[in-house]
Amino acid sequence: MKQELLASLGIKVTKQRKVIVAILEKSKEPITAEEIYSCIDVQEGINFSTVYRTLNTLAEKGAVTKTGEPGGKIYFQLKEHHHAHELECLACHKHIMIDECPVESFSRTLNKETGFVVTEHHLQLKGLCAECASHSDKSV
Amino acid sequence: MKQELLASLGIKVTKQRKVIVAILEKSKEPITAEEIYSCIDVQEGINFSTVYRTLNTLAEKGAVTKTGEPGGKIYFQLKEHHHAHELECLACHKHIMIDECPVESFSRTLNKETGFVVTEHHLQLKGLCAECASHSDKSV
DNA sequence: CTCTGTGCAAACACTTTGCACCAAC
DNA sequence: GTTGGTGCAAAGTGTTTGCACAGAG
Repeated sequence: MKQELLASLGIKVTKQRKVIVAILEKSKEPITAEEIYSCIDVQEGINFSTVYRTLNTLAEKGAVTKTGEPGGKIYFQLKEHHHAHELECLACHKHIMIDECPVESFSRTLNKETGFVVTEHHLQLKGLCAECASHSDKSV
Repeated sequence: MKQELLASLGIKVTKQRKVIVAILEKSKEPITAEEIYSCIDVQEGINFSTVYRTLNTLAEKGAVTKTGEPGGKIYFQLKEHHHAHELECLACHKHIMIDECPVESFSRTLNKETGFVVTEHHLQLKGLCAECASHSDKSV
């Protein structure tokens, strides 16, 4: 258990947060607030709002990522379960790492719709970084 | 204008649907139901429910795709504005084309968060197609 | 004429928030 | 002791739905 995660984020380490982080750690795939809630309901009696608030706090601190289909429930997962992708700026050729991945949520949808199981993917993103984009905008 | 789209889907061609499709055609990027509604509000007086119902009907018929961030508003766009990606089955080596793209919605989020503008991307998806996946499941 | 689509308003599901109390630092 | 976190219940937000009427086929 790395409950130190909470401390390292500079937020208070409460019983509730420990429980929620523990559940996130156990779940190797994204889960909804509801699922988390139903895991604790019985044993600990943590409030639904607390679940949401904790998840949002963790997301703000960058420890958790949200995924999900448009209009549907939000799925949460610890970022450690993520892999990284790279952005390449076509103007300054800077490379930027991002640890969010759009394919995970997409794969879930795809599986529901088609039955296809995505086991690996490769994603290349190219474009303009914030600075280069603003330059080219203003120069017009 | 390809209002024949409506007829080709086997649904009734109403004034409201024409207007909505026309707006979707005009908008080269995904828009929300709200945005569509505000486009028509003045001129035609179409109901919000009709907008949603039409969009969902179009989505069911496969003429429109939904995208959007988890927990956020749903963005709609005509599929013609999409490009395709390919699924490759690692077992039977079948290739399957899909015309949805998870990167579009992701790019929007990314831009909001980091300012990076994605202008091109390349996505490879590999895994198991529905049949191969079910075989490998059942064989265990 | 029939049946699908529409308007309206009310219901929904999921998520967020205000306030008073409580516990971590 | 201070400040941030929690529980509770109530309010949001975006989307969906039931019903009676209207318009497309």
